[in-house]
Amino acid sequence: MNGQFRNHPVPQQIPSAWSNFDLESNAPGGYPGGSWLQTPPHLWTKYHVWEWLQHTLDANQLDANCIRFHDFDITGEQLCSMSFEIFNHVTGPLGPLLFSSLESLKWSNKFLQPMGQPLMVEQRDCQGKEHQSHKANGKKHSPRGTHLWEFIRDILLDSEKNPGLIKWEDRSEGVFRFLKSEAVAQLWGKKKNNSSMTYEKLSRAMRYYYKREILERVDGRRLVYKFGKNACGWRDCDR
DNA sequence: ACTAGGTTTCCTGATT
DNA sequence: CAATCAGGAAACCTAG
Repeated sequence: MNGQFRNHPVPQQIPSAWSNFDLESNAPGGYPGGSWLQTPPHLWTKYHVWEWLQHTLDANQLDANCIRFHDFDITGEQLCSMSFEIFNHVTGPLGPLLFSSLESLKWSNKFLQPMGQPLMVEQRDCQGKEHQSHKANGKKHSPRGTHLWEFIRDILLDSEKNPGLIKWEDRSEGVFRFLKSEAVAQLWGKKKNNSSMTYEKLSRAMRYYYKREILERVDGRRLVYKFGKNACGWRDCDR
């Protein structure tokens, strides 16, 4: 009973509009929302800021509860203008970590190069720590990046390309409904290179999110889910 | 080699 | 009846 029987063909019913989207998403960090790494921090949108924050917490194995995401409803420009003191004030014990992460990105040679500027810049952040220098090449870890709930969120947010796969039931409350459950499951499976993904299995993974409060239970309504307090980046104003 | 988190797979039973 | 929902258990996979 293990994954030996995985790669058998499955009827392809993925709407064509999504084929491209999905191919893109197989590129490292290339899902439709992973672009903060390719963008200098001061040009980040609010959404980029969310992504950076989430990625940094993730990379340091910190729970999203550690932070009040609401305090980061700001653009990259605003973020970059925050002083170390402000960071500490807003994020408490995580201030130093976040500040130094941002500082590293600001000074990443990836963003310093384009205009023929210094190649190697010594990394010293405002606290005298001596970080980075290793993976300044955006490669970082976990190119697999997207978790299921983010994948779902991104489909919802990309309404122009979303050919009726999932639909908002209550946009402001974060309630949504699967319209084509099996098609979404196949898309997810395609992303994970698993052609035997089904809605039955996908939904089990969704139910695990209740405990982590990434999703809230919506009972009585089939195929309906609701984003919980630990899901971020889905609100209109986050974009 | 080992570990933890995040699924994936399977299953039984309840609901719609 | 078929499709979903609920979770427990255990296998899997991958970054660290």
